[in-house]
Amino acid sequence: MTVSRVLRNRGDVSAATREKVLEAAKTLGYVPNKIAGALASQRVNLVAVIIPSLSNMVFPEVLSAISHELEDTELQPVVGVTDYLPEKEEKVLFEMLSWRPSGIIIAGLEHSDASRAMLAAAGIPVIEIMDIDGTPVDCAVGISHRRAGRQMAKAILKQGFEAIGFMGTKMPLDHRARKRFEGFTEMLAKSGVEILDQEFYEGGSALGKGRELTADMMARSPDLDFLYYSNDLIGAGGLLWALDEGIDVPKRLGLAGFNNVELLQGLPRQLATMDACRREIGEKAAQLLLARLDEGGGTLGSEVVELTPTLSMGDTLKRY
Amino acid sequence: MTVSRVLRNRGDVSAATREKVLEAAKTLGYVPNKIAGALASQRVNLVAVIIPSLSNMVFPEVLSAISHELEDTELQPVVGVTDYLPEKEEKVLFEMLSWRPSGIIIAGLEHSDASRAMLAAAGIPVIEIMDIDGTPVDCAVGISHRRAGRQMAKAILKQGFEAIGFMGTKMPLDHRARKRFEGFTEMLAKSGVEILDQEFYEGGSALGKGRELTADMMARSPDLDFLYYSNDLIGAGGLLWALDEGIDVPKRLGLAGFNNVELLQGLPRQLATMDACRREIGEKAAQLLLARLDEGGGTLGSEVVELTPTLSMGDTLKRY
DNA sequence: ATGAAAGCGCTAACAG
DNA sequence: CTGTTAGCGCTTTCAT
Repeated sequence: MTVSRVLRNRGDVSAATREKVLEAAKTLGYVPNKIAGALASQRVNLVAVIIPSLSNMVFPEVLSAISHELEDTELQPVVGVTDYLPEKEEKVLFEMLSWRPSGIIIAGLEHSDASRAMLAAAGIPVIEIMDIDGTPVDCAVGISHRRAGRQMAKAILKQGFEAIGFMGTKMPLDHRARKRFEGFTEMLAKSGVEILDQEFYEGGSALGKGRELTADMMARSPDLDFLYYSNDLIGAGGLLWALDEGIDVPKRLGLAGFNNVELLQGLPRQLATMDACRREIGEKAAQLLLARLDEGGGTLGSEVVELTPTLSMGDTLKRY
Repeated sequence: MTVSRVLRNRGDVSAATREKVLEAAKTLGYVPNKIAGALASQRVNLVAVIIPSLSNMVFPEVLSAISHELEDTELQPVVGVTDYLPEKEEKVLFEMLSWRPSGIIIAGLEHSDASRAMLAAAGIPVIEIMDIDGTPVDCAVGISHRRAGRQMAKAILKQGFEAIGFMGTKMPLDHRARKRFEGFTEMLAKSGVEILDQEFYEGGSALGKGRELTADMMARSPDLDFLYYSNDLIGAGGLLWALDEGIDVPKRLGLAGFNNVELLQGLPRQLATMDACRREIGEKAAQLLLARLDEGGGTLGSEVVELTPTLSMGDTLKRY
């Protein structure tokens, strides 16, 4: 009835009745029931955002960017966390889809067959984020981690390092880290350089972890002159270890991480790193989604947006 | 019809038809519509979790704990972020309530009148978390930040420090930091000690910020022999600054933060700190909510759960 | 063990 | 400008 119109500022309503309704609503403490509304109107204005983890910092960051971008839109993000587990991703995706969201933003390009099928069948815009090395279901916005790995390898070689070690999370869990590693080794191989030592760990990343891993590896392979870490936190741990040991960084030992975690700016030395464009990814993903929704499901030209990460040399990479 | 029964394993259904339905659902890629389901059954199985920020680390952590605790329940958490803004809290709360969640977990005890009214009128369990210094709408689980501040003050005085400075986020935004500060100064006052210098900053906290603030304050008030920080990150920045300057920590200058951020374990020295029981808070809040829901809105005895933070002396507080 | 019918609280088309 | 009438896709209750 009229009430509905007032509450949504739709259709023509006289100022008098409008006032009356608004007041009544206020005094009654009326909160509309979106469930009923959504069912009736077939519009839910929810965006499912599916990410692997909340403790990685990277993801809250893109999430913030998405929220911010959606701020003065009808759309509202709803997050689901997969813990890097494909089965859980499937579950979360199913749950989310059963709320009939207007769109999906999901991290990564690798999903189980079932997940891909769901995404494809949902009939809504799907934006896969963070990574573009692969075939998206619909749209993708992210960086090429393979290229990022290559770029870092090139920079390291250019500085004359040649006994290179790698440390990172266990690969099967984190495709983007894996791709960086692959790009990295590939580029080294082109110059005839092989990784001298490598270590894959499980569990959270923190300074302490980086310390341990680095100490172990350097004890094992004392000839290493460069260490490439799959993330800044363990890299920073390695850096602190090296400084404690009185190792000349980067003359004797160079270091680099990944992500450009701004939280770490303030360490005695600035770790060389590469930013993953997390804010831009969130913004661009949200914009793309909005654009897709606007065009009313018309000409769905699958779009891939590649962002370009920038390399920060910091104080741990430049030898000359 | 029967299909509904099969999909929810309710009522008696013959194995034959059950199979048939299940298979049909699978081949059709059928995803149930929860909106319709929720509307019909008047049950939504969503828990609204309202927190100030995702970039503070603390909140993703309690969120994880909540999610984990709710894992094998029907309930699913849905998060809303307020950016520490009361108006935004109101908005988010309203939005959330319009989805008719089964319960609410919300950070803090201070809310606008409108927000409190909504919470009270919602007719669902409300768990206010993080803080217990105040009057909860319904239940609360958290620590006493005032007591935490006092406890830290006591520990500092016991070590013979007497020229004490404080650094923290601008107060009006963060009630828990304010309460810690109040408890801190209160306890110092009891021993006739006054804060010598203090500084309230705005914006994110990171190592770099802590460095700057500390350098500034020590330049301004060189007599200080202890610095209490409202969080570990700026505290760690201060610590790094002090080490760079060759200051004897904690003989000449003691330091302490708050939160026990495990990410920092691995710094050259361990910062004295106090944990905020974030994991326990999340777990306990979820359990309390479940209990409340079980008892079917029966005897609603408002419950307050106070957790006890533990003080870690680290390497920056113990002088003797 | 299965089908039929009546809503859940709203929105969207129509009438007036 | 305002009221009326159908549903939205499920769950629930009541018959069969």
